[in-house]
Amino acid sequence: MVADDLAAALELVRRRGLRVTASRRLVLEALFAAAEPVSADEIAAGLHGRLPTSDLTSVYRNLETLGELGLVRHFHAGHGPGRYVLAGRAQREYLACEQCGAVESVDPARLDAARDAIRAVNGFEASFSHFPIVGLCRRCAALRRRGRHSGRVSVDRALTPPPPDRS
Amino acid sequence: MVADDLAAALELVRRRGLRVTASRRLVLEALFAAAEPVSADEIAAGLHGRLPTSDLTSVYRNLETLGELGLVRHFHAGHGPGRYVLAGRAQREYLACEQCGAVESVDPARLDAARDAIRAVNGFEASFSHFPIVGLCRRCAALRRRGRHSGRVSVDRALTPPPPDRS
DNA sequence: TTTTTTGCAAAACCTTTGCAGTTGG
DNA sequence: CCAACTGCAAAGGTTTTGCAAAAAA
Repeated sequence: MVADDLAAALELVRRRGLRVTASRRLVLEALFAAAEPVSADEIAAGLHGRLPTSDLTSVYRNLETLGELGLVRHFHAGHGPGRYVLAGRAQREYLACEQCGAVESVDPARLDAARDAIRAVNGFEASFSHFPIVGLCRRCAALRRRGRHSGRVSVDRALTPPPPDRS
Repeated sequence: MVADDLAAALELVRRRGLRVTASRRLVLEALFAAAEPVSADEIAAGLHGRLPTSDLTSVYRNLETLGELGLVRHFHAGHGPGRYVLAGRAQREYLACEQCGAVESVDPARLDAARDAIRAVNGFEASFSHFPIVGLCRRCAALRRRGRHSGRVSVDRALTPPPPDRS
């Protein structure tokens, strides 16, 4: 259900009777190239110039198709566009900072205690893979504690832009 | 910072130098009348016919103004429109079921253990008031355990419609 | 050749903005 | 009276849909 490299992914596409097209390959290339979760728009833009651009509609359609193949997953870090990642062998869960926009991913097992605590409240089975935990990352929480509200981004806007290209 | 009834809320509006208009009163009436969190659209539609309709733009603007007065809060239960509630004296945090769309609110203290567990992972300070915990409510989790995937709503669509008018 | 996929245009959905006209205090 | 507010129209950001043309197998 998972491919370790581009060739394997394309192989799986072909085996499922789907076609390997330029657009499809480009989406996969972008996902393999990206260090962190990316938006459909960033993929279409060729990852800020690193790759050829492609049509946004096709990107969305391919992301959906690849999702059905189990090659790609996506999640929603607050407001703003969805973010897509290769479905690694290991499932991930996410924590999104509403102050600085950073998204951390962790092994689901590390959140089991949190899940247990939530289940104890009312039987609710929490999942942080499609809609992350939102709050303040360690750094922003520390800054806030010291009264240095620094960037002071409103709750409603912080998560809108993908973490601004801090390359 | 909080009003217990419509009159008190309007009183506060007036004391802040803001005006009590038909549209503004209607938004507050809707919020006081609503049993659960409602969308701007539902308010504009007069709560499905129970109240006069009003202009959607004004509803959004009033919700924002009332939010600044501390009378109203809103949160985002997955996809779909934001949901607005009167800011009760007690802060609330939310759990949204991605299967059936139901949203439960709980006293933040009941989620402290979960917050502690998350903080232990990497210092992250979680907040479930603006972006809820998403997962399966007790009932949907039980159904799924028994293999009865029942409604079988895709993760990406379940939270879109507000819990369908189960009145 | 046949079925899938693309690319463009257009729409859907939620929310915000601009602006001229209305109204509350 | 005049600042605050409304209502309409229009736009903005993200995602989906329709359809004829292009391309993979």
